[in-house]
Amino acid sequence: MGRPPCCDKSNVNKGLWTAEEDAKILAYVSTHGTGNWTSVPKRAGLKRCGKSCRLRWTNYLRPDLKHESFTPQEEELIVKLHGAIGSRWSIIAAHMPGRTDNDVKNYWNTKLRKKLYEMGIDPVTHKPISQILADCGTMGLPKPSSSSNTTTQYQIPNNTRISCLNRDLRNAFMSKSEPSMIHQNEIPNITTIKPEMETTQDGLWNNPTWNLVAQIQAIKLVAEASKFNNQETIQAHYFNERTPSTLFTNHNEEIQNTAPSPFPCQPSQIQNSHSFNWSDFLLEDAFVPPPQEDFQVFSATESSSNQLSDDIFSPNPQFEFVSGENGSCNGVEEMNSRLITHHDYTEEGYDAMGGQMSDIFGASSDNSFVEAILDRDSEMLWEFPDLVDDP
DNA sequence: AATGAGTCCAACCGCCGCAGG
DNA sequence: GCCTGCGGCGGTTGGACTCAT
Repeated sequence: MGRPPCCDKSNVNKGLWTAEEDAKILAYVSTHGTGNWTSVPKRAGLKRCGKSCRLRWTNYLRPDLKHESFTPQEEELIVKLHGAIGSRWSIIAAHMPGRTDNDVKNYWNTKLRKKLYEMGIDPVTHKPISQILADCGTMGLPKPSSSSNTTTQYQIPNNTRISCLNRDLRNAFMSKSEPSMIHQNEIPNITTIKPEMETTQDGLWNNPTWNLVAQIQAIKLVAEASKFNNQETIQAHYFNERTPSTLFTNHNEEIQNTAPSPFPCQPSQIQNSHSFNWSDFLLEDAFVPPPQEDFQVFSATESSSNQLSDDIFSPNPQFEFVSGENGSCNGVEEMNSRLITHHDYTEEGYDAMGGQMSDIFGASSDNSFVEAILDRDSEMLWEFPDLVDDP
């Protein structure tokens, strides 16, 4: 037995709203304000479901809504936030004054997703389609075949189903209007995809735990940032290369203040929005390991009550990380490997559920930040004297 | 001009979390 | 702790509109 209907479905109007109905809603709200939507239809003299009234108000009649087209800056923000948190439209819309979640969702579904496809980017994962196809090949689909000296072509039988795509997206993906990415070659029944994007750090993206860390970090960043309503503030937090960041909960102010943005776009790319490159939104750029001259500081908490981490991969502990560059660390690769494959310390007797990362790295167990980095062999690679002296 | 395909978006639907009783 | 009502959310759809043939 499901929940009973919220209103008498047989006695309510459905479909498009008339100007008269809109006027009644506006008159009602201007007098009584919003709230208690279930009583609105009766009190406003409308034959509508209360839910429908609320939706009409929030998505269309609210005076603070923008009704003009999305700007390139808004496009960038949507793509960037979608890359970070996925289809959490309400959160994304909250960062865009005058836009509703429905606006953003529709715009994504009808324009941006298609645009990313045309760029050779999978809008779900924000990874190059070429890489996804390559991954499919490793799962039993036809393997890539080398067709020239310079490119690799991935062949998909025409009957391969792209079941995750809706009707519009299927149309876009299979459209004949994008010869630069998809074209028929001379082989019958074969669609040849010629990737525009080179494959990326396979070792990272093929590693589910690194993806996990990246996702948790991204969601946390946006969740933290969603505390702000001012778009300029949001953009400063997301896009500035150097920002005093409250996004990171690391205890060390110095590290926070020198933390580069975890997002792929550099400020110049954002500010020169007329010349931005959609490939900037490829997510792997956001979470690749830093260059050798950089190091990363990992901290971890056991905030199992934190729904963000639970949502992603319970019961893993939640990891956060910040990057620093005021030193060098030749052990970055080893460090990443060690973090990602944290079964290596469970084998050493640590409890993967309860052990803190600081335990792993040999720092004091009651701190939630890393004071030192050890390599696989527990050799000291980097130490943070300030932190050790001043926890 | 007629028709069908494609596009877009307002609105609906079902589910979920939360608050209050 | 359970139930109920409400608001919010994300996925989906109906139909108006546009474009190509």
